[in-house]
Amino acid sequence: MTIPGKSSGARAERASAGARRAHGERTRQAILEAAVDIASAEGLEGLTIGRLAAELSMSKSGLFAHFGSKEELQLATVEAARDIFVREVVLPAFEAPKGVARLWCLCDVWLEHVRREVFRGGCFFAAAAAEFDGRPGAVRDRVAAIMKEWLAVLGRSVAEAQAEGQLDSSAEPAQLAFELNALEMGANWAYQLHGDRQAFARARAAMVERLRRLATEDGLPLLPPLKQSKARPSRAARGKART
Amino acid sequence: MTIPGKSSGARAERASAGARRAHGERTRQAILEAAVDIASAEGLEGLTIGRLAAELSMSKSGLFAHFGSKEELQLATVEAARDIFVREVVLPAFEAPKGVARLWCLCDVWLEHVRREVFRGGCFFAAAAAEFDGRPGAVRDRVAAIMKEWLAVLGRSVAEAQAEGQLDSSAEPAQLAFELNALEMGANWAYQLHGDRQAFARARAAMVERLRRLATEDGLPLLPPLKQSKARPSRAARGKART
DNA sequence: CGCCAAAACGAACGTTCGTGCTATATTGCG
DNA sequence: CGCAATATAGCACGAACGTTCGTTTTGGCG
Repeated sequence: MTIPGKSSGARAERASAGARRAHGERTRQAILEAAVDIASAEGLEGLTIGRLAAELSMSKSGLFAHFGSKEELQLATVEAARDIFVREVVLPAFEAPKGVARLWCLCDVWLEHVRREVFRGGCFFAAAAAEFDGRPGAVRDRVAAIMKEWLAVLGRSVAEAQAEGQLDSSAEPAQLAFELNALEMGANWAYQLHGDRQAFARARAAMVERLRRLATEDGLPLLPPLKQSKARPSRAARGKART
Repeated sequence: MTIPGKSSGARAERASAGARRAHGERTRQAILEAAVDIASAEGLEGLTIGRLAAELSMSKSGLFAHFGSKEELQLATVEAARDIFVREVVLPAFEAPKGVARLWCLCDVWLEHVRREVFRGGCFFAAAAAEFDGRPGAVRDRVAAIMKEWLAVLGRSVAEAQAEGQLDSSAEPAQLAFELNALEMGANWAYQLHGDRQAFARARAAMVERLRRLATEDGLPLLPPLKQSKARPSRAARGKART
């Protein structure tokens, strides 16, 4: 399992001076918390050191000393966002048993994390990817790697569902992962740009439709029922679902 | 048809002084051409006046006078990008007869315009939307309106295909438009971030699969054939397709 | 030709950016 | 207590940003 793991290494260097670092590490964490919030809404470039320092009522230089460069701050912010994503999306979904249940759970909880605004600006990585896909550098590489990880998690879950005999094995895992990911990002886009909450229902409907068609007899009961397609809005398909 | 229309109004003001403005309008157009190129790759905020002036070997102030403010420049750039999009995507697709043929053509030529890099940074509006979805203002509103236009064009094409009896009328046009758009943006994302050319084939496959399942007997022949799914890469499904 | 408006220019404004240097609190350890 | 390391603050820098201003170049028209 590559995704569910801690990444922000708490380096200890000297064992004796460990306790001294406690306070510094705590403020560093506080900085990153605010940084993720700002960056998710205004972009990793809009995340400015002065702005961040003002938000936390501390001096630019004091804050700056924690990172040494803007790029390092951005990288740390990306890493912090990944930690949050793992905690809020991946791990919860991994409580479901492997197979179709977990696959669906990954999709569902992903959409939920956007709707709940775990990140103020929707999907942190969709925003970061769009911002940095044009400029080479460490930040872009890291963001790309993380999104590849996510796609791999989706793909592996598809493969596991197939291995469990819950999903037709004719489907290519990477292809299905691509489609599910695209629907997720489509919902994120519609919600961020248009404030369209209906987009979540649309994405869910498309995912369920796609998955149900590939599900075997074993897998079908693990998926939510189809809405009865036509006009009637069909209230509360999954209990909490709300347009 | 709301989309296929000129938007950049060539105002004439005084008939006598018309000729004088000719040159000014030409450089304005040249500025916007470069502006679209830069903005599509580095964002509408990364589109800096100094950078743009340097690109065109002219002074900041001389360039600035054409627009009066940065926001006005951004708006003009968005409008210019829309003109290009209409010319390169919408109008070509509208040469196909209305119905499934045109709907597919819209999807196909959209993907092609990303692959051909009509805009250096892929889909101009996907980038602009991601950049501005968090900050209110005229630019955000305009970008949102244009993307709504595009979604409406897709939706209307679906409805027309249904009216022609080429597509099952049980599908909700807006839902299908959402899905097709999501797949487009997913392909754009994968190509921009990972340089993954295969993404185009993946998006195309998902679209064809989705559309074929909804197509009636009349509509089916208007769609490209399915790749023979399994392992074998099945060379050149559409002649030009290449991983 | 001279006139005059449009177009382009060059220099400067006030901010804000990221980033250095230096000094001052804070605090566990000897 | 005092030492040494760490954390934060203060200040200044050079560059780039959007913007304004006054001036100079350009080119169609009387």
